[in-house]
Amino acid sequence: MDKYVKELKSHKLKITSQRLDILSFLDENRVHPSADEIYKAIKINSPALSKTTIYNNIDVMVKNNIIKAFRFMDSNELRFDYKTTEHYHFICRKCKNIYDVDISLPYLEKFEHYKHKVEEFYGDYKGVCENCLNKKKQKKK
Amino acid sequence: MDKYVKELKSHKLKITSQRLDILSFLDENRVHPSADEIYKAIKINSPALSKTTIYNNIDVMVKNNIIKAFRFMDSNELRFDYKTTEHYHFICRKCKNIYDVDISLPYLEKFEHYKHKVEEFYGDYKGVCENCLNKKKQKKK
DNA sequence: TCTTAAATTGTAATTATTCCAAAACAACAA
DNA sequence: TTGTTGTTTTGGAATAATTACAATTTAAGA
Ligand SMILES: [Mn+2]
Ligand SMILES: [Mn+2]
Ligand SMILES: [Zn+2]
Ligand SMILES: [Zn+2]
Repeated sequence: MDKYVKELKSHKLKITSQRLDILSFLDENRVHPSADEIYKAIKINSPALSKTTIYNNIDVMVKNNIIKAFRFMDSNELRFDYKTTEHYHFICRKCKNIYDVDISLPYLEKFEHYKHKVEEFYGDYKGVCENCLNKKKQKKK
Repeated sequence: MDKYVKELKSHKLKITSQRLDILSFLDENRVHPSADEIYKAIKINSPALSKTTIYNNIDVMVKNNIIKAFRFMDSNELRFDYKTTEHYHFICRKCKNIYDVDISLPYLEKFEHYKHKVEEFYGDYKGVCENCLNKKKQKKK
């Protein structure tokens, strides 16, 4: 059985082509797309698709922890991620690519001397990516 | 000379009552308000105020590093901070209060083995604050 | 196959923010 | 102190992202 079908069933969500499309798009295109980008990409092969369906499903999938939502400090649109395990993001201010950052930091322990109960941490980095740095170097030559 | 006047002058920005109002509001109300909250608060005593003025000035002040802008992972509105030195935020999911987190974490060093050049880091915490935790305890009694 | 609750759709509404052009104003110089 | 000029303010309109809603369709179990 298809892994997306399995995933949806395990959360007692109905199997619809729209949901399968969203999941496979996110899985196969790890670019952290926005709702609109997901919509446009899927609509090509399924012209009847409604944007509300994208929002509805994104919503229910985030709530069921099937996908992850995040946004950057200065961006006004939510982005989505097939990868739900703990990781952070690095965005390049030149090419705008978003890279996964797979480091685990001692956020929660460091926070201990505060009396609040920490449940979630969110973090992201900004800078210039390796590719863009190299391009710059080559130009200088 | 007033400290807000001095601050604006040091960035060669014109002194206007709107700018002084925004600065003193942010300085005296460290609640990390949104643009709309700033607008509503100042409008009480200056009814002619336009929301565009708030956005314009917020913008120019952020660019001049006089104030800081940030947003939470799940919130759709930008929030503003009079405090511009490095710090992070903790938001309580019960009372929605936003607390400053004054710890310095080794974000940049840890990131070194990536080849990207990190210029900025943004992070926030979510959980239940001390006050809300105590309220819960008292109820149980 | 029948039933029904859940999902999808299109449109309208809302929210946050940006754009724009006219009027008002702060700062500097005469 | 007044005049000039470039900046700021204003209100209204435009845009972008998201949410609300009601009618229609559909997945899945009996
Ligand atoms: Mn990711
Ligand atoms: Mn703060
Ligand atoms: Zn890049
Ligand atoms: Zn609280």
